[in-house]
Parts: sequence; C-alpha cells; structure tokens
Amino acid sequence: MVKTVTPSTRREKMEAKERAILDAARIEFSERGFENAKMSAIAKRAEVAEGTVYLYYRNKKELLDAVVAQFWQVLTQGARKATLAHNDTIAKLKALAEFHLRELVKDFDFVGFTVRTRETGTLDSPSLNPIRGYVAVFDELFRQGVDRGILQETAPLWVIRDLFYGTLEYSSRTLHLHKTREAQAVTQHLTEVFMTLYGNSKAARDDSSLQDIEARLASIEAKIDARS
Amino acid sequence: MVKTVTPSTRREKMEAKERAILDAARIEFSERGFENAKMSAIAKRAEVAEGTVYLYYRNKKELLDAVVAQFWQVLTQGARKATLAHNDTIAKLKALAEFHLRELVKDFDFVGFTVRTRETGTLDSPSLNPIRGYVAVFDELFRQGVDRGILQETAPLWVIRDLFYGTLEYSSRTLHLHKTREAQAVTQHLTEVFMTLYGNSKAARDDSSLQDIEARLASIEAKIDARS
DNA sequence: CGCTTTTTATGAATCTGACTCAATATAAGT
DNA sequence: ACTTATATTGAGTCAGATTCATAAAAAGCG
Repeated sequence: MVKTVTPSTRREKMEAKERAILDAARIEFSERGFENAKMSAIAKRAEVAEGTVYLYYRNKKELLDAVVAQFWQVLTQGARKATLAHNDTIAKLKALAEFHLRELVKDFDFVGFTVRTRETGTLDSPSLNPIRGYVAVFDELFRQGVDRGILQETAPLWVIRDLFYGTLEYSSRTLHLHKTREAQAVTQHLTEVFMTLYGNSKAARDDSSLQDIEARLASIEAKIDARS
Repeated sequence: MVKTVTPSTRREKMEAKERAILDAARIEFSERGFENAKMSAIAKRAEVAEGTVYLYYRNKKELLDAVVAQFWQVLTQGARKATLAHNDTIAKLKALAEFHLRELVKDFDFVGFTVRTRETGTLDSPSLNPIRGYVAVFDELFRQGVDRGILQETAPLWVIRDLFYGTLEYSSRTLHLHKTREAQAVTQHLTEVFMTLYGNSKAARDDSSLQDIEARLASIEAKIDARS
C-alpha cells in the first residue's frame, strides 16, 4: 500500500491546532478581556489540554500578541480591498478612513489589546510588524497621490500619517463611548482637512494663483471694454 | 491641659498614608508596568502592611485608576499654566500642544495605563472625570478663539478636539519609539493645520476673494451678452 | 510488521501574587 | 482607667498561569 504521501499531514495537524488555539483565544479575549480570560477556558474552547497551549505560545501575553497580529493582518487586507474600489486618491483615502474607523469602533477592545502588546515591544519586536504593514497602506496611498500630482507633502510623511491614524483612533474611542455621534462627521472632516492641507490644486490656488486669476480677469474685462 | 484641638490629626494621618500609598504605586507602576507591579512591593514602599493598601483602595485596578486620575489632574494644572503664558489664542494652542506632547513622551507608560483604566469604565465612571477636565482645557481655548473672532468652528467641536488630541497622542507613540524624530515637526504642523482650517482670517479671505472673482465673471458675462 | 526513537499531548502538581480576615494596636469617648 | 470604635497587621486562602513527569502518537528502521 502506497503511503499516501501527504508530506504535511504532521504539519497540517499542528497548524490546524495552532489556528484553533488562536481562534479560541481571540474569542475568549474579546468576550472577557485580557485579565479575565482564562488559559484553561481557551484550552477548552480549542479542545486541547491546558499544557498544549504552551507548546504553541510561550505564555498568555504572547498569545495576545499573536491575536493582535492577526487582527491587524486581517484589517490590512480589508483596508486594501476597501481602497481598491476607488480610483481617485482622495476617494481612496476617504474609504480607508471610513473603513478604519468602522472596524475600530466595532472591535474597540483591540485598540486596548494593541496598546498592551506595545508595552513590552521595542522597535524591532515582531509583534509590531503587522501594524507596520497596516500603516504602510496609508503611506502608499499618499505617495501615489503625490506621484499623480494630487497631493503634496507639506510636512514629513510620518507627521501626516500620525495625524490621520491618530485622529481616527482617538475618534473611535469617542464614538465607542458616545454611540449617538456620527462617524461620518470625522471622516468627512478628515477628508476636507486632507484636501485643504495637502491637496495640490487648492494649495496652488491659495495665494499667488488667486491674484493671477484676478489679474487675468481684469485684463479680459479691459479688452472687452476697449472693444465696445 | 488643653487638648490640642487638631481635629484632623486622625484624618491627616490617614490622608498622609493614602498619599504615601498612591505615590508608591505610581513609582512601582511606572518602573515595572501594571502586570509586574506587586502589591507587596507597593506596600513596602509606602511602609505599610499589605492589608493596609486594601483599606484605601479596593484592589490593584482601582489603585491604578487613582494613579491615572492623579496623573491627569497634574497634567491639567500644567497645561493651564502653560497656556496662561500666552495671549494669542493660536499661541496658547501651540503651547498646549507642545506641553501635552512633551509630557506624554516623557511619561509614555501612562498613555497605556489610561487605556487600561478606560477598559472597565463606562461613560460615567469617575475615573474618566480627570480626563474630562483635561480635554476641557482645549475646549475652553477653542471657544475663546471663536469668541475673539480668531477661530471658527468649521466642524463639531468634538471632531476638532479629537483631531488635536488624537494626533498628539499617536505622535507621542511615534516619538517615544523613534527618539530621533522631532516633536517640533508635529506641533508645528498642527499649528499650521489649525490656522489654515479654523483660522478666521484665511477663511474670510478665501470666501471674499472667491466672491470677487465670481462677481467679476458675472460682470464679464453680462457684457458679452449685451454685445450679442 | 514489531521495535526503538523522536515528537506531541496531557493534566496533575507547583508557584506566584492578589486579596481576606481574625487578631491586635491605636485613638476616642466618657 | 475603662469601654467602644477605628485602623493596622500579616499569615492564610485561593485563583489561575506555568511547568514537567508521564503517556500517546508518529516516524524511522530492520
């Protein structure tokens, strides 16, 4: 009998188990919060013995890190998809803002979990990588806008990025607390902010060009007057 | 012998003890982080028995809440003082931004502690009050600017406030992580943002000059019409 | 196939640290 | 000085994270 060469049977089983644990943890954490989540409950949910969890994750904190990493990975995919639906850079940015805000309000606990994750982490801790991937979505978008001549980098990109994500993250807290407030007010305003501050057309129009236009109009008017 | 009527000797002793515990907790928390801080260590630092701590604070979490509350109270005082040093509303806002950012970077752990505090708290939990007091500093400033005709509320105040504090909080994380980056880049940019977006003069000019152009266009159009 | 070796899984036992509480000390009242 | 009320103590309890000796499963091998 030919041994069904599924060279991965072993690995696959373990990977399935790892996923089961991760999923169980995600559910347990968001239902109970980190402190109240019990490793025993996670193990039970994943249908493994308590000790098994520790074969896959060094400790509770590291399990949280993994859950958080997964969260940002999924979010990154969603964000990419949401922006792809538009062509205009500003529309993409608005879509990203709307998506980001909606997800953060929905899974607000994860904002807290993320902060916890960062508490240990230094610059190069792997738990930060998924977040890097996430902020990269914005950076790419903005650079694309610059290339297209739609946007201009009137401040260091990291400053602009922090304004974008910072506003959204902080607002998500407000929206989570005050259910009555409109998320749209935030994304709407943020979009205006971006057009006004970094939009090339507007910026160009701002000073000199306004005067140019006025001058040109005056000149046209004069010519017409001269003819009559 | 007249009993020295220090009606507060009793209370004073307890208040001193409470302060000692709070101070000990603040130090222990920021040295070790919440998880690794031991109640026994806090008790030792405060020179009381372990059980005594529980006479003043129901549990570890509540002790953290108290520490966080104190942090924001102190910060509020500092912020008020920093803004008082200026007359111009924009200058006050800039000073507030600089102060806020500097303090958050310095005591960055407290950003995380604050998030933790919020995790339990609902809208009316007392642990949120000190933060309310803090954001009020911004609100007052902005309203003052509106009264003086310097600023205009082009979006709901809470949206503007979230942009302000959100940007600063998020940036504090960046600055804490990348020591080389310049805090000034953030406050500088944020000030520009405020002048451009909410500054009345700019906005006023924007509109009026646009109206001028429209008027002139109308006039030209009328002349052309008249000729045909 | 049986047998040996290596890899994974188990859950009872250990350990840590927050929290409790009966006993004790201190202050107040009279 | 004595009684009552209030504050403090620290040894003991207990929950829950983590470990580890033991068992099961898979792989390698003649």
